[in-house]
Amino acid sequence: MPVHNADIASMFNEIADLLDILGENPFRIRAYRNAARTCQELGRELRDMVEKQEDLKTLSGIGDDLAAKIKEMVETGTCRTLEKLRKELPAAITDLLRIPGLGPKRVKTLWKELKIESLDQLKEAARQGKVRTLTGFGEKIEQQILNAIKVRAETGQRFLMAVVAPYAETLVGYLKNVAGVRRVEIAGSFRRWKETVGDVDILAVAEAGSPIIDRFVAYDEAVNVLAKGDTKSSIKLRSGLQVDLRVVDDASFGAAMNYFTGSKAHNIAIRKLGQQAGLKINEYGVFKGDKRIAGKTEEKVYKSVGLPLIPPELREDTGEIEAAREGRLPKLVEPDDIRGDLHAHTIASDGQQTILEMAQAAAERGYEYLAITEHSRRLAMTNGLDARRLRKQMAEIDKINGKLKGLTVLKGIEVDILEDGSLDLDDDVLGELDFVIGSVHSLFKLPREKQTERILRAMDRPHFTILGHPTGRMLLSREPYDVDIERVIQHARERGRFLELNAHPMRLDLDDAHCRMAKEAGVLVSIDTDAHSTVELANMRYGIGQARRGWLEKKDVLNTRSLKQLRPLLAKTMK
DNA sequence: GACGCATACGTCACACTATGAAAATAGTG
Repeated sequence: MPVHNADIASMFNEIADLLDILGENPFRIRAYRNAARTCQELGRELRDMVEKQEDLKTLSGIGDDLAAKIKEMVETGTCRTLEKLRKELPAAITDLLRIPGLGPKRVKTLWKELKIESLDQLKEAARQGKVRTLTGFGEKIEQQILNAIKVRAETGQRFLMAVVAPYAETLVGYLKNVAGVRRVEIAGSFRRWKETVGDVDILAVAEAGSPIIDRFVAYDEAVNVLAKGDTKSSIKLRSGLQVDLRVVDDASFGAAMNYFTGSKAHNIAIRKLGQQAGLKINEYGVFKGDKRIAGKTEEKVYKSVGLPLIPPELREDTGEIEAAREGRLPKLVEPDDIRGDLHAHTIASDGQQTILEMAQAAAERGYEYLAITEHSRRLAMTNGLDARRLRKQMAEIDKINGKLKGLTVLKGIEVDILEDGSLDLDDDVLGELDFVIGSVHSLFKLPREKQTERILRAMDRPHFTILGHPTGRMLLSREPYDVDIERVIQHARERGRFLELNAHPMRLDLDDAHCRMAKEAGVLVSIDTDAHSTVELANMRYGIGQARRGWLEKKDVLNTRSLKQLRPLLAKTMK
């Protein structure tokens, strides 16, 4: 089994959890958590770095010891430190940490005092009323534990951004109608356009005496009130989604937005800058001694530490602060920059509308072009096209283009990349198209080397324009296939090919880190919806969000080009 | 455990609130 970065990150996190329960040096624990984060967010595979004997110590938070552990994990799938800890502590004890209300201290108490080593044992002890007798515990926590075990299926759940959006936006509308409420905004990872969201953070400004908190916990979708204070409250919706509300003064709004938007790592970095300048930054403002010198707007908060406003999508502490300081923040791509969509299906394969209907919907969005890119024959379940049907569709598109004003329908295909890297349709028919998307839809389990070679060979074909959904992942349900994305990006650059950022909310593939890699390599990214209906053309906004998280600017995106600029770019890939 | 420098050792990622306990602990961006 190849070891992925996520596996290494999870082993480091497990080590940190176990050390935490043992009450070890907090800085040592933090070192492991930092390393986990570094591994998780790295755009490339650690095992490649090990294989190529690259220096792991160049990675932030990785020194001699952790570099050796990474190497050990890559080679053996585990490491001795972790195995030793696993022997020292019960196997399932880290499960206890997932129960809200239980942290390392209480877990240690449960384990030492009551010999509790698993959720089942915990449940039994709580039922018998033994838990309440321990110091640091009481009846409330005991009850909380029992509830949490009952509903634990839904704890820690993440939701697709696109699933959360309607819930969050409806709730915001509800809160805006509460008496005395002046302002309601969504912050958190939602505002940063993360592809999945764990909870929703809402920020409000309300006049004194406004019943906003009472109305919030009385929301009819709320099935559980997790916390209710004067300024802060949390509820759980029927969907399992947790929503946190924080009520602040107008004078603190910018500081609160900054705090509530995160990310945590970004906040810490900003607060540290404040500290160095003799300032204290919290969610109420920026303070010099007791005096608030900023807080009403985010601009002022950033200005207080000598920075311009940093767009929420970049706030991950992955270089945006340095970029801001040096005046080289990217001018991120905007929805209005998009001139067309290069990936869409119709009823000819597995889409729901006709070419004309899709074209009209695209025109209504203000697009200059829309490409029709059906599946090819191999994908039989989608009624994929063979050469004869594809030629028939080309003729149909010619006819429609004769009638349409303002929008051009481009002729494309989403052709399957076969196991050996050949394409599912012959070169002669592909050559008649405006451009070709090649996608992997089968054999996701090929070993990395084979999968990578397969894709590189496909890109070598004479007619190949865009690599569709390059890693094949499905958020929350399917892992990406094992592919050397660095080599793919490099090959795209050498061959003059483009990469897709598939905007479907379940894909968002390329991800943010890969977008940055493509940008750095000078490979243009095409943000496409892969729409199977007119409604899905609106998914473009999720693609834009992801592209912005990936630092992409207008110039980095293929379909910000006008049709006139686009045609020669496509034509170059079709020789 | 990493990092930076004093190459041995001190410092290291902030700042705050709710909860439910009776002083801490957990959880939040």
